[in-house]
Amino acid sequence: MTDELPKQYNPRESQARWMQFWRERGDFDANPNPAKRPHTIMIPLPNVTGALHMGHALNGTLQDLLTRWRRMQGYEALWMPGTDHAGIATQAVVERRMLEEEGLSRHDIGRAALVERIWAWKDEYEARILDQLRQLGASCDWRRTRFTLDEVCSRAVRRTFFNLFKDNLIFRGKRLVNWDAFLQTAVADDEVFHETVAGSFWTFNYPVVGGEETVAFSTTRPETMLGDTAIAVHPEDNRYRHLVGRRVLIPLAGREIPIIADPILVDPALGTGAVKVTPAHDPNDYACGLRHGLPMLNILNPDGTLNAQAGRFAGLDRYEARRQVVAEMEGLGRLVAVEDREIEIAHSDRSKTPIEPYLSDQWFVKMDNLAENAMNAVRDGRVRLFPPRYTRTYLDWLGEKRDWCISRQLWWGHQIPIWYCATCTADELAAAFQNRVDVFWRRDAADRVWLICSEADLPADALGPQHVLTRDDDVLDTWFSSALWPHATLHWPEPNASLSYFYPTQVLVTSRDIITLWVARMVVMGLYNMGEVPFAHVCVHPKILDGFGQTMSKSKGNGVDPLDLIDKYGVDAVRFTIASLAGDNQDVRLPVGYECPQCGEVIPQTLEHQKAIPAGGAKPTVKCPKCKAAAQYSSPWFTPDAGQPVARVVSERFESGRNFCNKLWNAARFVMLNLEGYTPGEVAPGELRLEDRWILSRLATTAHAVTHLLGEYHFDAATRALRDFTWNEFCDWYLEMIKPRFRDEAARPVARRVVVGVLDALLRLLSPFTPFVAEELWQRLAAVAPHRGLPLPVPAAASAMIAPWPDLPAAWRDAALESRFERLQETIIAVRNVRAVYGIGEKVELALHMRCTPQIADQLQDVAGQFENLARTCLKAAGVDVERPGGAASFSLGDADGFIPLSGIIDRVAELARQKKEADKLRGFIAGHEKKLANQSFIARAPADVVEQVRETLAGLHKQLHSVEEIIVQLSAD
RNA sequence: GGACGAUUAGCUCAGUUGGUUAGAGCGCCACGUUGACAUCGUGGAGGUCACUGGUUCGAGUCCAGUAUCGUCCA
Repeated sequence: MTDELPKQYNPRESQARWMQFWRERGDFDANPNPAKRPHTIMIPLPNVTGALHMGHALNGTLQDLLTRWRRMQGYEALWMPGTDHAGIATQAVVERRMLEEEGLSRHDIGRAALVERIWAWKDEYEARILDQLRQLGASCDWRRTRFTLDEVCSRAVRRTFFNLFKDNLIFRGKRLVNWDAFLQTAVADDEVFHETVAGSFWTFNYPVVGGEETVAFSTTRPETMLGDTAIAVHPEDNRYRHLVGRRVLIPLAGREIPIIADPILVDPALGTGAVKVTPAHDPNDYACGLRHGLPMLNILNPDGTLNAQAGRFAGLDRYEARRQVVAEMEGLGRLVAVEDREIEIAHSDRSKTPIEPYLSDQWFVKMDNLAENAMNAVRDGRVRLFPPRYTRTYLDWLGEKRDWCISRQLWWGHQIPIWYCATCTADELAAAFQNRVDVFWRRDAADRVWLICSEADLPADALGPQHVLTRDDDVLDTWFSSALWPHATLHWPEPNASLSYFYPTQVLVTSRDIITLWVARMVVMGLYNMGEVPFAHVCVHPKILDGFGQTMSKSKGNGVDPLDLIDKYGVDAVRFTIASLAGDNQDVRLPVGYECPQCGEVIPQTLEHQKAIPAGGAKPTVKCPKCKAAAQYSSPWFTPDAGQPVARVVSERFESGRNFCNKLWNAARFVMLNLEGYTPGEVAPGELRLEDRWILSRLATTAHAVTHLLGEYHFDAATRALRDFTWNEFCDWYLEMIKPRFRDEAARPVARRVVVGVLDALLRLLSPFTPFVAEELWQRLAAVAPHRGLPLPVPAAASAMIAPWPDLPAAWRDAALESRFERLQETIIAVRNVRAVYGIGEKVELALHMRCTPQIADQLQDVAGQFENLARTCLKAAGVDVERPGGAASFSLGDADGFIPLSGIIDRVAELARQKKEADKLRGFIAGHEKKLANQSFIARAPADVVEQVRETLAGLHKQLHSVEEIIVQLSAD
């Protein structure tokens, strides 16, 4: 540890070392502690379908940042980790792989075997996901890791279902759902995407019963006519008005159906003005069916073939049935027209196959009161969204109060705890369960069967051998269990100290696309189960897009593994860069490339790279345009063959973060190289030099700003403030300015105490952002300066991550001093500018004459040494009487003029041109200001201080111009 | 169809309640390795703030409309 620091920061070493250090010390663990306030964040549980990508890395970084920050502020900070079983998504991916690799369907192996395979998948990916989070530096309380199907979460699910059932908030009903005929399950609206495909638009007619007329209508799904139960027309459409109330015949079904008038379903201006109504297979028709009390005729089997209701078409696949229906209708002369058309078709996001609207038995949660409560929580501010504009998304969605379909026809998930008994009596049920508080029963809506809900599994003979209890096959929607996450993970319903201490949580960090899916449902269920909102704040952060502007997702193949970038740039660089991109409203575009393992050339990623999958066993490769080598590359779709060189994913956007870490590293390295013989001690105000007071002022301002910005979730601005302070102020000015003091024995002790104090605070400020490099430097600093701090030294904390968050005295902030310092900076820059313009090397010392007020002259004399130090320039003279020496380059600041004699070097013509350009620029500014002051309305209406400010600026500009003009005159005379 | 967001330097983005001469990083140009850092330093060039109107003494910022792109919900 005492070895000299290498010139470059090596992230890899630090990452392994400090993660272990923190975990062994138990720094991530949070326990109920009455002496502290809690700060809880529940991870938006990643699903175990696949590995994490950069979107998760962003999400995780921000949560870790907040957790580490609050922990340093003295909160008992809990970040709760865990994963989601993600019912349909995980089952679908396992089923798909099984089909591809073994040609087996789930029906071939059965429920138990399939579930076992999914558990194996889950184990693999859960481990990988948690490892990814740890590599990211996530300071979760890993002891508390939960999974939505584990015992703790399952108990919460059971209790919740039971309570809802008992409260009559769960019911079973027939509803039109999005049916995935491939996976044979209902999928939620949000699991459906729309895609335009080439299709046909047929027009047929039905004969009106008892007349010669026909009614024509158009459809894209002719087979559904077998399930038609009405023809609808607009009530004010004169073409059809006389037919309303009469009947038409469906030729292929031999059924007669009514002609009804419906102003909502029918737009008379579209097509023929008549619409076939198939309530069991179309959402709009379903609504129409409900309005008119039409029969709901289901013609589909779960696998997408037609059922007995379809008569002689039964057993046919729906697309074959479509062909036959069209052919037969044509044969009957009832096909009026057909045209090709682009049709928007709903697809299942899970199987990528077209959705069939399908009428089936499902379980629902009655949402009206639950939703209203959740809306009130946001309306009255118990839950606040950041940025606030998302409040509307939340309220609009909940405001629809649609009942929540919670059943899924899957095998992977929480099986619905309902048992059916058709044969038993109320008395028998009461006799068997009257002493059980965890069993509740009632008749189903149709009064045909008993529904028995139980928290514990019921054996089939729970009512004796004469009755058979059968359990519902369905499982619950994944969101049902994730809605309970904030309290289920804390072992609700079991009363315990953690639950009462850590709930409600402080902030949920998430991306906007699941505000409705998840955030709203957590509020609903948190209020229902706990009577309290699950979190006070919802921080909505940007999404990570790929280089082509597409959302990064597990299913698109464009996901970038954070481990690749961590490997290349270091985790601190990845975190710092990510945080710097996390603003309020802009999504983050992340173009990536593949780094040629042979020559290091970066090959930009194309859509082809994203989509490529192994063909015939051979892994896809990238070809390097420079060295012509081909290499396998990392992809979510496949793992490169072992032992092969891999073109890893890189992204130049992370270079800024890496450079920053290296800059910090070297700044600290420089400080530590100069600490031999460091002694702690109090620094009295009188011992502070101008640059000391300036850097402390800037440090206090920065610390205050960062604290404020994090409190409002402005991660990007906080990152910028820290970068600017570190690089542009601490490194560029302060460290440069104290170099002479390190060489001066008398000045050394105070300079060291101040710089160590500043570095100490800076490491603490950076620790939540870049914990590893901060810890590495903290520990190294502790070896040489274990006691440090301003104004009084104190023993340093054992770890940067638990050191107190800097809360610096407001008295350190000194605006007047900062503006004085700015003039010094401007002067130095002006001198450097002259040096650069005239191409004068560093070795040549310059002389500087400053014409200014006596007060400014005094100030300049105070820091005269800095002209030598920072610009290799000797301050020869300063005062009101200073005159421009002949053959001098000149510059003019608002309140002072500078002259640098350059006899023999100065190019008079060039200098003249330079000054004339400067004068023109000033005249432009002056004209603008004069115009403003000439405007009477401005004088009359603008606030007095604004007018006064413009006057002052103008006066300054005039003065400056006067100086420049004088210089021009002198130059001409030189 | 509804809602929300975006459009500022070659690229990626900041710009807080309207108020001096609109900023940063990367890239670009010139120069520079004597002891923190070439993942660096010094200096510089580069913008009609998408467009059209409006409000205002004053608009990148507020309002309306247009165009383009994106997301969510129907």
